[in-house]
Amino acid sequence: MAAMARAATTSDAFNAIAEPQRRDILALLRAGERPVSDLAEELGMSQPGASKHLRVLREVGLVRVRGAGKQRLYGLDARGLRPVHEWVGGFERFWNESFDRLDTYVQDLKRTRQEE
Amino acid sequence: MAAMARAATTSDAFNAIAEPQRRDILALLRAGERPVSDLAEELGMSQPGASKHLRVLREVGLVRVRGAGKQRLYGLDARGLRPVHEWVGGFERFWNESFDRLDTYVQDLKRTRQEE
DNA sequence: TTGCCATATACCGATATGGGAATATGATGG
DNA sequence: CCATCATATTCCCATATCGGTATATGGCAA
Repeated sequence: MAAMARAATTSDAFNAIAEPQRRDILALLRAGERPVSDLAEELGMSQPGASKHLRVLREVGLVRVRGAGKQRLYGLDARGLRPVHEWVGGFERFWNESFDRLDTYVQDLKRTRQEE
Repeated sequence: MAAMARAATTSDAFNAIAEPQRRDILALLRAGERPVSDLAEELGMSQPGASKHLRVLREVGLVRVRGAGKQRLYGLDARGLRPVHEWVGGFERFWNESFDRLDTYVQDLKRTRQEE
C-alpha cells in the first residue's frame, strides 16, 4: 500500500454542490419532485448523465427518490445544505470586513496621489 | 479534439472549498495573516502541500498574499464566499420544510400502525 | 410472456487532482 | 557574491471524476 493519492470526495455535500450541473438539479427540484428524464431534458444533459448526478446527490442525502409507476421521482432534501450554509456563514463578517479594508486601502491610494 | 471529459474545476469558490484541507486553511486565516510554513505545521501538511492548496485558493481569489521579508503572508479574502452563501441560502426554507415533511410523514406512519 | 418505456449501470477515454519527493526560485543577511 | 531560510514549482503515481455510448434492470400493459 503506497500512495493513496487524492482524498475521498463525492461523499459530502460540499463536493456534491461543487458540480454546476448538480447545483442546477438541486435548484430545479425546489419547484417540486421530478422524474429523471424531465430533469435531463430541462437541463440539457443525457439521461445517463442525469442519473449519475442524481446518484451522487442521493448518496450524500441531498435528494430522495420515490417510485411512481415506471418513473422515479426525485425530490429535494435540503437538510444536508444546512451545515454548508453554516460553515460559509462563519465567514460573513469577514467578507464585509474585506470590503472595508479594500475600500480604505483604495481611498488611501487616491488621497496619496492627489496630495502628490 | 475529441472528448474534453471532466468539466473544468478548481476554478471557482465552490470547488475550492470542496477540499477539507482548504476549508481548514480558510478557517485558520480568520485569525489573521499567516506564513506558509505556519499553516503547514498547524494543519499537519507538508510545505509543498500547503503551497499548492494556497495556490488554488489564490487563483479563485479567496486569499491574498503579501511579501514580508523572506516570508509570504497569506490573508483571507472572504468576498468570494458570499455568492456561495447566497446560493446555499436559497435553500434555507427547504431544509426546514423538509424537516416538517419528514415529521408529518413519520407521524402518519405511526398513526397508521396504531390504527391497525 | 413479450414488448415497451423509464432509469440505472457498466465500460471507456481523457483529464483533473492530491500527495510525496526532489528541485527551482526568491529574498535576506553577511 | 554566497549561504541560508522560506516558498513555489516540477515530476510522478494512483485514483477520482465526467461525459458518452451501450447495455442491463425494473415496472407496466396487452
